[in-house]
Amino acid sequence: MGRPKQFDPDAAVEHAMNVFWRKGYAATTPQDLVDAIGIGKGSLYNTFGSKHALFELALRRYRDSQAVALIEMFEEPGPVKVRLRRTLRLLAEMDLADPDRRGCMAVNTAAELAGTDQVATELVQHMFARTEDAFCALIEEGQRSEEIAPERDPAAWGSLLLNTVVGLRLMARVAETPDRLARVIDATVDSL
Amino acid sequence: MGRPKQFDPDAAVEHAMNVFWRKGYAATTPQDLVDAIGIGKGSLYNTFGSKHALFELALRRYRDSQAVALIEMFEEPGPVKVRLRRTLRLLAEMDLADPDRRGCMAVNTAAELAGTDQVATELVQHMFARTEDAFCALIEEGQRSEEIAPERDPAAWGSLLLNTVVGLRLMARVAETPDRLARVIDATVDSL
DNA sequence: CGCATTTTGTACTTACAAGTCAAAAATTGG
DNA sequence: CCAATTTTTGACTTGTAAGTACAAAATGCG
Repeated sequence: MGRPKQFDPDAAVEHAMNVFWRKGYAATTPQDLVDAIGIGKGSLYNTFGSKHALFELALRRYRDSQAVALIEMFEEPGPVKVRLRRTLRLLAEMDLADPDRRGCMAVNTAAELAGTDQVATELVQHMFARTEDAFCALIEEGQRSEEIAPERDPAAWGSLLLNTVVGLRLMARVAETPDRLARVIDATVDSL
Repeated sequence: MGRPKQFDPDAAVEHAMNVFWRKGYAATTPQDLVDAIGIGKGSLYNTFGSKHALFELALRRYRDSQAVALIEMFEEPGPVKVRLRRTLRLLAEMDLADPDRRGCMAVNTAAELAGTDQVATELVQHMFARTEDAFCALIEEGQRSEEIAPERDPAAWGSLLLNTVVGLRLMARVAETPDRLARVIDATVDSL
């Protein structure tokens, strides 16, 4: 009962995510948020409680959407190295195509809030761990299909590939041309 | 003539750099700065003009100190791959030893201000380009001494190593244990 | 010394960040 | 339709960010 909400909280989180993603946490004001969502300040605080609580929801939303995106990219058919190269290229392409060049929200959050925001730090750590595990599983799959040499340590290469992606997504924020990222991707996959 | 300054502007920039490095640009207040430097607000604005102008000086100071540090690490004797591994390990060790886990100020600045702050963006781009060039030169040196296979593209590996360092320094902000970084370094150098 | 010049400390200003609150509005169950 | 409940609107509050203003203090110079 009671008056129903005039807006979709789910869509509101989505909008908030995009603002936080573009401006970062500290530089985002409640005014930015209500403008982007299209509601009044009362509704915002009535629904979400605080800027920080909304940020946490936005970061979780980002995690969920990215987790799906990465897994989908890996699931297409083909040899492991082909899929890996295609995934990394697509990621770089998407980052560079973003007119705001926001890069990766998890990476940005790590750079801004690691150490000062417990919740955000743990969310980022989990996202990184998931990505690392996905890479590790991909390496193992490549070894089962005898496409990747068995002496490659899957755990080490999972860490390496996570590290590479984190680097790429930060570089995408300042890279002037796409070729530097492409060279990194090719050199990395070629040495696997 | 006129009254002489009661403080060392150079030391003030150093203190400001440390505050900006730890908290980021947006989260740093003028009060934080005057507290860290130990001067009054009047002196701060009389000397530096604005928070942003002081940030620019701090970022330049960071660039200068880091440029020296990296070159010094490379200049020690020994085979190229040994020096490379030692340098990367030392970098990771230093990042993890920092009680505040501030990582790299250039990386943090890229994540926070790329796209919105022209001056900061260009400074970061230059820092990255310098690092990339240093790695590229190191690869070429290794090829001249026949330690590194001539088919390795020095430019591509320069980009790759820059990307790896950027990734490592961001990972250092959220890494729970040092072994993940160590594995990345070893796997990278081993595949060279 | 007296004067021009520069720095310093502190009070002040303006604007806005983050959040609160009360009253009006919209809903459903009885 | 009434009562209870919840949302919305928008004004209001509190604190602080960023910077300004100005008088007092400290210097070198003639």
